[in-house]
Amino acid sequence: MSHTLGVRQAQKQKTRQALLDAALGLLEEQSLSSLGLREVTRAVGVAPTAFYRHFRSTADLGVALVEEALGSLHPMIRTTVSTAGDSEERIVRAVELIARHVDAFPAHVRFIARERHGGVQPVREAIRDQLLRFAREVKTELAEDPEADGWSDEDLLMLAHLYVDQMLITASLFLEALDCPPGEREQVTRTATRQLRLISIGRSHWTG
Amino acid sequence: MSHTLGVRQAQKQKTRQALLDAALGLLEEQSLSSLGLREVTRAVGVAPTAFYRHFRSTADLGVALVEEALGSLHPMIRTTVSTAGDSEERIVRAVELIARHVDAFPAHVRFIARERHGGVQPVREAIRDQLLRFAREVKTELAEDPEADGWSDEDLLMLAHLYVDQMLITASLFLEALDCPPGEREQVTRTATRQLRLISIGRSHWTG
DNA sequence: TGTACATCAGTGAACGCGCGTTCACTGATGTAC
DNA sequence: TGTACATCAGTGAACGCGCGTTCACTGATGTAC
Repeated sequence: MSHTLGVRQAQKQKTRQALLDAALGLLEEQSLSSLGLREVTRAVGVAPTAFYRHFRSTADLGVALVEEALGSLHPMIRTTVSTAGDSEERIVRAVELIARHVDAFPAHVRFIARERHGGVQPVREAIRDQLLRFAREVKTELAEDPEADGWSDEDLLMLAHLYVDQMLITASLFLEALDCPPGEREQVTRTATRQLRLISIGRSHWTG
Repeated sequence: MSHTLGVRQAQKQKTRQALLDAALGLLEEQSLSSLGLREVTRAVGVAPTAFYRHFRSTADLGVALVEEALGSLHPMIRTTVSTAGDSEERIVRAVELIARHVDAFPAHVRFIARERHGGVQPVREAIRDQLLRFAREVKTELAEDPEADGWSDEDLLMLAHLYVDQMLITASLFLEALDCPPGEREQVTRTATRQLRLISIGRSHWTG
């Protein structure tokens, strides 16, 4: 006997997810600070008041979206950094992984890029916290590399932040190139690869 | 005899500037896509309909704000890149310049960071265009450096974008640190300086 | 300089509309016995 | 298994409010003679 969720809870989760999905769709063309509760419920097909059974406000929904969006990014980062191979191979693979992630979750990427500096404080904070966690993870991965010998904790974290920010910039460039001819995408790939390469060279010649 | 603006035109400019200033203030806590025309006119103390004498819409006002904000950034970038001295001196001076710019124009910096990926398309495009212009300028400055011998145009532009993006990231970190104890600011300075240093090292060992 | 007319930045009333939030409700699901 | 009661996700009416936009207007400024 499996302990599935009760019918009631399962339905509630389904509605909640529908609200999140609808909001993410509506956020393609606006910011969270202008997203209306009624817009979201209308898109889902429930009464406006149903919204309150799941979220206090659209800001609250936004924080939930941060978890969803950066949760899906989490495994990607680990794979990117800890993947085997020499420096060049790892760079190429990292850029490919970013491109594929943007293809798979464009709305999530757009949401994070938009709200990272957006007008809703709790959401900005949630994103900042998650990115800090990512940077710390990347730092841990970097520290395991023999190249990190002699690097201070501070410098490792500095480099980790550089990588995380670079990843976001690249992701948002791929996002802009989504509806462009494939040549545009390739140009983003070339530039991002070279920027990572330059950072990698700087890293290997670094003297703390 | 000087040909000053007529009284009427001068007054119109004054009102227009007041609208821009008020909007910039209101955008501290929200995004452009949720900024209301009536909010802005209320803050200035004119009738809502007066807005239309100056702008078609808040999006239109946003584009005007991009010009204002990035116009003030323009001279800073030239100074930063073309300033004399060895690499280390230039890096330290660049980070100082960024910090001072954020102190002097915090609302402008916030606006650009927020709307660069924000929900209003014409504003995003205006920012992207200006940043592309900046990158091209930085590229020109970089090309004049003897270190740029053997660099392709593409690689110079790649590096220029890296610098421009790094500048924006640093500016937005200084912005977050504005209301924090001074230790926070110093930490941003340290990290930003080291990131630029690492990029600079990568640059000097680059082999196209 | 004075006069008569044109321009036009800013006004204020009015409009229809969608917003967020409240409230008492319904009826399917869950639980205790 | 069946019954009686509790829970609670979703409903639908109602509210007051601020929104963007229209329109005819006013009166100071500008211009032609």
